[in-house]
Parts: sequence; C-alpha cells; structure tokens
Amino acid sequence: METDEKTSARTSYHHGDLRAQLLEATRQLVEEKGPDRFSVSEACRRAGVSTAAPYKHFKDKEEMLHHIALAGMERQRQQMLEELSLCSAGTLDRVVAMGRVYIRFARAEPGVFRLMFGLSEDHADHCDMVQLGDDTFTVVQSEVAKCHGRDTIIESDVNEAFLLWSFVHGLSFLLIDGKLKDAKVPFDLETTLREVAERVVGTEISGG
Amino acid sequence: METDEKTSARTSYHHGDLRAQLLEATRQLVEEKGPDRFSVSEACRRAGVSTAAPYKHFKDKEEMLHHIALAGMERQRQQMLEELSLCSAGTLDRVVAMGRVYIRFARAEPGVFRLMFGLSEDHADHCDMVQLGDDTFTVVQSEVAKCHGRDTIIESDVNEAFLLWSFVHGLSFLLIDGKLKDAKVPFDLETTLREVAERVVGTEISGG
DNA sequence: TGTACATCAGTGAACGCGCGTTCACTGATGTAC
DNA sequence: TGTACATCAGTGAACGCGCGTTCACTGATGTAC
Repeated sequence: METDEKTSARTSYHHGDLRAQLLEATRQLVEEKGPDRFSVSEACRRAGVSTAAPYKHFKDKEEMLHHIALAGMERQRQQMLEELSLCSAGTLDRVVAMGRVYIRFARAEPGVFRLMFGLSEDHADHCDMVQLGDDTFTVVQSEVAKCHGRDTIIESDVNEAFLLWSFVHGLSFLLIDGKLKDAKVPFDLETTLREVAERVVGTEISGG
Repeated sequence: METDEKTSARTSYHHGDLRAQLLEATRQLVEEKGPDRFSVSEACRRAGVSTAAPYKHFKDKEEMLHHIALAGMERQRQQMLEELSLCSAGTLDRVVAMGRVYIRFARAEPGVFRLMFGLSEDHADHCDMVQLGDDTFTVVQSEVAKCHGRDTIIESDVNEAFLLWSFVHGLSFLLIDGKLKDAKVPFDLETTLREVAERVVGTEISGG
C-alpha cells in the first residue's frame, strides 16, 4: 500500500493536498504552455482529479492564475533579497545583483514571468500584486540612493531606478522571446549588467 | 443603391475586397482584444461574411496573424525611416528619434506590438519577420556608428545598439502594461530618451 | 450582340473539440455522546 | 470502545459556448466563339 502523497497516485477518496497540487499543476502548465494556453481542465488531469474539484478551493480560473502570479512575485522578491545579502552595502554590486536576479528569474520561469507582467487590466484589480511590485521597485530605488551615499530617496534615484528597470525588463523579454540569437548580439550578461549600472547610476564613471 | 465598398454593407454576392477587409478586421481585433483573444469567427462577423470565407484567401488563422505582424513591422520600420529623415546625419538626435518611434508605435498599437514580439517559436519559423527585424536593428547599429564618426559598424556599436534596444523595448512593455502610473514614476519621454542616448552612446558626456 | 461555359469567391450547414462552470451526489473523516 | 451524525472534499455527468476548419453548393463574373 502506497502512502506517499506527493505523487499523483492517490489511495483514498479524499486528497488531503489537492489545493497545493492544483497550484503546482497550474504553475507547471503556465510554464509549459504559457499563461494564455493554460486550462483548468488540464490542471485537473495533471492532479488526477475531476474537473469540478478545483471549485472547492478556488472561485474560478482567474483566481488560480492570480495565485501563481503572486507567488511568482514573492519568489522573485525573495531571490533578490537573498542575492542582496551577499553584497556589501552601498555598492554598485547591489544594483547589478538585482538586475541579475530579475533576468535570471525571467529565464528560469518565462511563463510565470509573462503572467506577472502581462495584461495590465487583470492585475490592476489585484492590489496585492501592485503593492508587491511597488515594494520591490522601492528596494531598487533605495539601493540607488545608497550608491549615491544617501539614505533617503530623491527624484533622481527614482529616475535612475526606472531606467534600470526598463533595461532589465526589456532584456528579459528579448531573451525569453528569442530575439537575441547569440550570433546576432553576442554579450556577457554580467559585463552588460555592470556596464549599464555604471552608465545609469554612474558612480564609477567620474571616479575611473 | 449603395456602391461604396469601404463599408461593410455589400450589394453584390462577390465582395471584391474581402482579403483586405479581413486583414483590417484582424488588425482591429488584435488591437481591441489582444493577439490571444483574436478569433477568425469574429473577424468574419466584422467583415460581414461567412466563417468559411477566409479560407479562400488564407491557409489558416496563423497565416492571418502573420500578415498582421509583418505589416506591423513594416509600418514601424517605415515610421522610423520617416522620422530619421527629419534629423541631420551623425547626431544623437537620430538615435533618440528611433527610440521615440519604437515607443510611439508600441503605445499606438499595443496589440500589434505584442503580436510582433511575443511568442518566440511562432516567429522563428517565419524568416521574413526575422529578416525585417534584423534589418531594422542594423539601422540602429549604423546610426550609433555614425554618432561615433564611423561608417562601418564595430563591436561596440552592436553592443550600444543592443543596450538601447533593450531599454526602449522594456519601457514600451512597462508602458502598455500599465506598470508606470504617472504617480509612481513621473518622467518626460523625450528627456528620458535623450538621457539614455547620452549615457549609452555617450558622445556628449565627455564633451559636456 | 448573344450564348455556353469555366472560374472561383462566398455560402450555410455541419463536424468535433476542449473549454469553464454547475449540479445533485457520495464517500471518507472527525466528533459528540 | 462503539455508534450516530455533521461536515465537506471530490465525483461524474451535463450544460452551453465559441472555436477552427471542411464540405458540397451556388451565384456572379469574364471569356471564347
């Protein structure tokens, strides 16, 4: 008799972990097929459950996707904080680190990344996502401020953080959409990130 | 008796202009609903024609969308060339102009813009789109080279053009996805474009 | 100028499909006594 | 320890929907003679 609940094989009528398993199936499908092609039915098939089951746990399809998007943002944020903890305070390294995580995340989970940033209207409703996005953006701003030796964020920090964001956001999409074939634009990510940080935040241009 | 063929009202059995009218309906729908929610059926309704009619002109749905994407790229390219024709040679103005057009296009036609740049696999098949994209990117590179007083493109020009592209690409998506509410990041587009051009191509940093 | 005919753009009905969601239900579980 | 019962997670069948595409067809048009 099997008792492992992690596999899709179930021994009892009740599932015990269906909610989590449905979310995991949703995440996988968003990743494999893209947010647009995700379907509740297929998530049910993955979880080995009838198509009506999810409605005991979620209001509708949109709510399932919303959970995945939010969890993605939390994961991305967490990764940033971890990476930041490895860099010493007030250095450009920290700005580079955040960019690195942003792009690493996009490449590792392009489906979830698209879900997080696509479709303006859908997300504008969910203020938790907007809030989380704002929080993370504020971290960038404050790191930029610290690079300039400040503890409070001023207008130019917001502006520089915004330039950095646009850059890594665009680079992420170009990468995951396959617009940058190696032959076309050969580049080293780490070098590029540092170059951009220097040109935008600019602490080392005047110094070096 | 009506004879205007531009309206959806038809007087004769044959249409005369159905192909063009279907493409226009497709473009409109891609714009209104987004590339993912476009449907052949609805395009037919718009064109006032049975759902089987398009198959006399197009292989399938994908071919219809491909036409719209390609036409979008040609439009964008055309707008760039026009804008360039207004700037004197070898100036940073020209780089700024290309960025301006890129973002203006994205904001004016977000649906088509998404169609042009989304979904890597689909487009990789169509070498005409890849070719057109490469051509336009080459124009940017050569403008950058000219800013540096060169007529041939060298590696650093490719690199700088790539930084510029990533930036305007990211900014375009942030704008059309509504991630930059005015309150959050107040910025003047023209100022920002020039700032980025200066920081990346950098002809005026050393000079000023 | 009139007629026969080939062409082909558009018709309308039908197909099979997978989808999101609802419904009355059923079977396992935990708790009160 | 044993029984009655409330709870509720999951079932399976069904719904209506819009979709992409195919099919045999029909009606308008242009051309050959």
